[in-house]
Amino acid sequence: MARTQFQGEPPEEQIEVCPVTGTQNIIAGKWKIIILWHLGKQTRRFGELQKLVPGISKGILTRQLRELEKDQMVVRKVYPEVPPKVEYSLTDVGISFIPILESMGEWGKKYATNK
Amino acid sequence: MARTQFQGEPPEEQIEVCPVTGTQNIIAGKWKIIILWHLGKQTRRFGELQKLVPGISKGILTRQLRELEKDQMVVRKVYPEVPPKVEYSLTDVGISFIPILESMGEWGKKYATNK
DNA sequence: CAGTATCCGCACGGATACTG
DNA sequence: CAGTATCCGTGCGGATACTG
Repeated sequence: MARTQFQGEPPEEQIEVCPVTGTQNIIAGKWKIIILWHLGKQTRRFGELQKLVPGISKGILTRQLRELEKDQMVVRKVYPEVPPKVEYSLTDVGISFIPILESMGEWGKKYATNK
Repeated sequence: MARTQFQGEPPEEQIEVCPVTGTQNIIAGKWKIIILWHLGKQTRRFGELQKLVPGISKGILTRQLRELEKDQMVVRKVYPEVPPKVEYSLTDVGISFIPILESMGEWGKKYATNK
């Protein structure tokens, strides 16, 4: 079957999905990058995180952390003691994201006129 | 007034708002960073953007662009001709964000297992 | 071509109460 | 202490129709 026409656009200009899409899917969520930024500084307990993040509730914090876990960004370590103690830290993948978090912080301080 | 007690937490451990918050506010929005990434590559017309971004509708694309304008990330240039032609490009602030977009792209290609 | 104007639906954030 | 369980409200994305 010979193509009868061949004009118009060239081979479609590579409609490859732009590579930030995957990143977008992971850092979407109102508190994700803020949580990641704090965990990039140091391992934190659940309660610490809740204090560090402005007005987030336990429920939401839990959900965001679970999603970050699913996306391999965060590890949750439970210490089997009472009262319970749980520590969150970055995975290797999460750690590899730290430079971006740093850049976002620097950039934010300069340009994001916190409205 | 002498403080009578002095124990417990030290001077509150600097509860400064973490600096990524401002960035978060700007790049929140399902398509923002994808749009920015494309505009980081080159100036684009409205219709081009719509083709470059997967399944976004005109309405949403317009809204996201208007918000990015308000946040000083994007400039909208209207050519007074018919049919209308509008070009979007990054502002200086937007340009300063390109390295982060690049990093996010690189990182995404490596680690964001596009599910 | 590059929008606006509406309307709709739901996913997500938020609050509260309860628990191992 | 670090969660679950539940319900609620709404903001944002999405679709469709119309327009300068």
